[in-house]
Amino acid sequence: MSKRGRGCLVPELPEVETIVRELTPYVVGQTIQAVRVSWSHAVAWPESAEAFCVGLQGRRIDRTGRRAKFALFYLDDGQILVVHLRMSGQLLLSLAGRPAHLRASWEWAGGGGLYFYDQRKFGRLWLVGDLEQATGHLGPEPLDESLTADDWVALFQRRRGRLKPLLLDQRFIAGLGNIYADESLFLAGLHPLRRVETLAPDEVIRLREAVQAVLRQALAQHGTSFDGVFVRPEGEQGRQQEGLRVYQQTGLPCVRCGAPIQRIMVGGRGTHLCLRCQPLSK
DNA sequence: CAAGACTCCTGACGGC
DNA sequence: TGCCGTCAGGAGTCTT
Repeated sequence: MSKRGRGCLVPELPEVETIVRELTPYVVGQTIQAVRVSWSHAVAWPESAEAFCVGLQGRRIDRTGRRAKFALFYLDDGQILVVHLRMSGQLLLSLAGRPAHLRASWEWAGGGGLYFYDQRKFGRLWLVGDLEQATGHLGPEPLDESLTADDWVALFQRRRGRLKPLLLDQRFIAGLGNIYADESLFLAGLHPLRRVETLAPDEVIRLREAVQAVLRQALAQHGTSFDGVFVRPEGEQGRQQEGLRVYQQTGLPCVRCGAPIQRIMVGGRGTHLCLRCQPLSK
């Protein structure tokens, strides 16, 4: 059992999708009366936090959306509020009496508001007229139906190097993080260090199906270890790891073959795998 | 183009 | 008991 990193699972595509879905009925139609930023570095655009606040003042949220791990709030003047939670960001519908780690807040004209908490301060906020300014570098969505198996094969054929870092490269495919990359590779039976240029088409197709199955399962359970967007008490709630087959399962028996799950470093990131089910040998 | 280092942050944890 | 060094992790940037 790994001793570090427990209980701090990072939001990835399924978690962001869940957050946006849960927030939507509470934020759409709301008019932003007051904006506060207490950690100005969280504002990635515009260049000043003041301009960010002024640009949001009096705006109404018309609809929401998601692009990869970015939460989107479309405003009545055509601008878009973009939020990336990174490591530890949270979007909550209540202050919950927690001044610590509150980095920004949007308060509604009719009372209540949306609150951005972020212990690690890696989360970022944008207010843009063109979504591309915040998300233009991103690759395709892994669940995009129009991205066919043939498209995946073609995408992979253009690349080489280690498999896992490629899955984490948001310019290549956007939305996967450390958890679902490990889970997807396990389900596909592929080693994280496998050279991309040695992948056969059927292996890429297997990987596509694994990525989509893992993301869809996480979406169905509303994200892994996700506590929701409502008032959360101080302490962490029981952060479940149900559904995880290898991530943070170091030393536990593989659910498929019983061999102990290993933890290695790949591209500087903790990586979990079953050496028997994910052999590196060609 | 690949890949590693470095940066930004904080708090948990090991060692003593 | 408490100080202190190490470390994790998403993603951008810089270097080799």
